[in-house]
Amino acid sequence: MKDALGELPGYALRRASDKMLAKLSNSLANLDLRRTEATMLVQVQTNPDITPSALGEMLEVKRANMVPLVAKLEGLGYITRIPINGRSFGLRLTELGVQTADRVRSIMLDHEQDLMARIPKAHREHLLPALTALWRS
Amino acid sequence: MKDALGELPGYALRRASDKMLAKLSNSLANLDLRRTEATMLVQVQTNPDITPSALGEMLEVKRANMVPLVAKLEGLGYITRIPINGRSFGLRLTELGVQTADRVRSIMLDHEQDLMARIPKAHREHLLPALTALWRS
DNA sequence: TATTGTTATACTCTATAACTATA
DNA sequence: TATAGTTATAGAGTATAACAATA
Repeated sequence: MKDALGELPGYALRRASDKMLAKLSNSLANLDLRRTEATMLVQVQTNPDITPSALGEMLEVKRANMVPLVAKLEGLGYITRIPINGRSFGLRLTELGVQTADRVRSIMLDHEQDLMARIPKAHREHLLPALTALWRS
Repeated sequence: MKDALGELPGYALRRASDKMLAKLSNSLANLDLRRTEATMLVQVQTNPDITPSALGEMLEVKRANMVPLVAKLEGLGYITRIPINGRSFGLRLTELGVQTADRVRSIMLDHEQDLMARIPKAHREHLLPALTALWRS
């Protein structure tokens, strides 16, 4: 059973991403959070009073799909809505939200360290620049 | 609007993968094939008489979900089923399937070249080894 | 007994269109 | 007129359980 695509960087990119993503999702399940929800907490912490629309744009999540995500995090008491004007509002972490965001950060940093540790030293420092070039080009 | 995660390799890995995947899917749409279906054609070409179960294992697609995929490719006249024994069968490309698999390969190779071209030369040769280490570790 | 193909089903994620209220 | 939030809905992709036929 021969893999016709195993040597293609693009194919390896997806396989590597899927594998690491599954690992991270598994770790975040300890906090009962999906990846996107966990990421939202961290990004709201860094960008207080960001609107759901702007946050969705950052995460490439359509604003219609942000609604249930924001509602869940609000329901859990992790974020609150701060009115900006009559039609929009900013998101801010609650005290509990800050604690949870810190736990998310810790899980994510562990994950990043584990990821880098899997890469042979000679290639390690090249990964981020290569991926960034792909992502932002 | 600050990205709290932009410098993390794991995060960049997913963003790069998503972006390249979308590009590839878009190119394959010219053949009216999804990524998984296109990949199936190439893998069947390399592994004639592979069973749906074995192929699903290779692609990490559950065998229950292989059923409609195999049915579609058979319905398009790209593959045929060769009985192996009373309960299983191997997949083989038809003449038309070979032609289509060749076009898929061509699209995928273009995609890979485009991908590599986006990466600064200094980092290029490090990408595949790094990703392979992540994927297969 | 274990495996292959299959059916049915449910859940997540994502995409689109349309509505409302406000800017 | 354009934008933010919302609702409803549809389409992928994926996961699980159960069954029949066969190894």
